[in-house]
Amino acid sequence: MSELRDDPVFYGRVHTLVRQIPPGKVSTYGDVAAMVGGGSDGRAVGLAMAALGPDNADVPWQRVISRDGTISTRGLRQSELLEAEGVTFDAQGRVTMARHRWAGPDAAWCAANRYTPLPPRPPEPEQLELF
DNA sequence: CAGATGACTCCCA
DNA sequence: CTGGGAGCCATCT
Repeated sequence: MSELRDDPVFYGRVHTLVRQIPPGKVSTYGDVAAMVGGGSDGRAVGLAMAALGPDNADVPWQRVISRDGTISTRGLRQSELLEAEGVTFDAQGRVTMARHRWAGPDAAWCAANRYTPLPPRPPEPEQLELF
C-alpha cells in the first residue's frame, strides 16, 4: 500500500507547512524550504508540490510561488486560484509579494512541530504603480 | 551508488 | 526581456 504520497518524510513536512498558509497569502519555494529546514531548498519543495495528488487535495499548493512573485506552473490556472482568494497582481502579472507574502506560521506552532521560523524581514516599501 | 529529472534561485551577458 | 550556466536538494531508475 503505497497510495499515499506522504511516504517520504520530507514531502509530508512540506505539505503540512503549506497547509498552514492562510488564504490570500502566498509563500515561496525557498521560504518553505527554509522553514522545513534540513538543508533543503526550493527545488526540493517544487518536487514535493509536483508529487501532490488527489490525496493531498487539502494542500493549497497554489499559494507557493517563485521568489519574484511569478507563477512557475503552466496550464494549471494557479494565478486564477490565487486571484479568487483575494491575491492581487501588479501590472507585470506578478503577485504583489510586499502585500501577500506570508511571514510563516505562529512561533509556537513552529516550536511544537519542529519547523524553523522565517528570519525577520524589514518591511519593503510597496511600489506604487506609476502612470 | 551513479545518472536523470524537476512547480528553485542567483548571477551575468 | 531572453538565454545560459552553476549550485542546491529529494526521489526514482
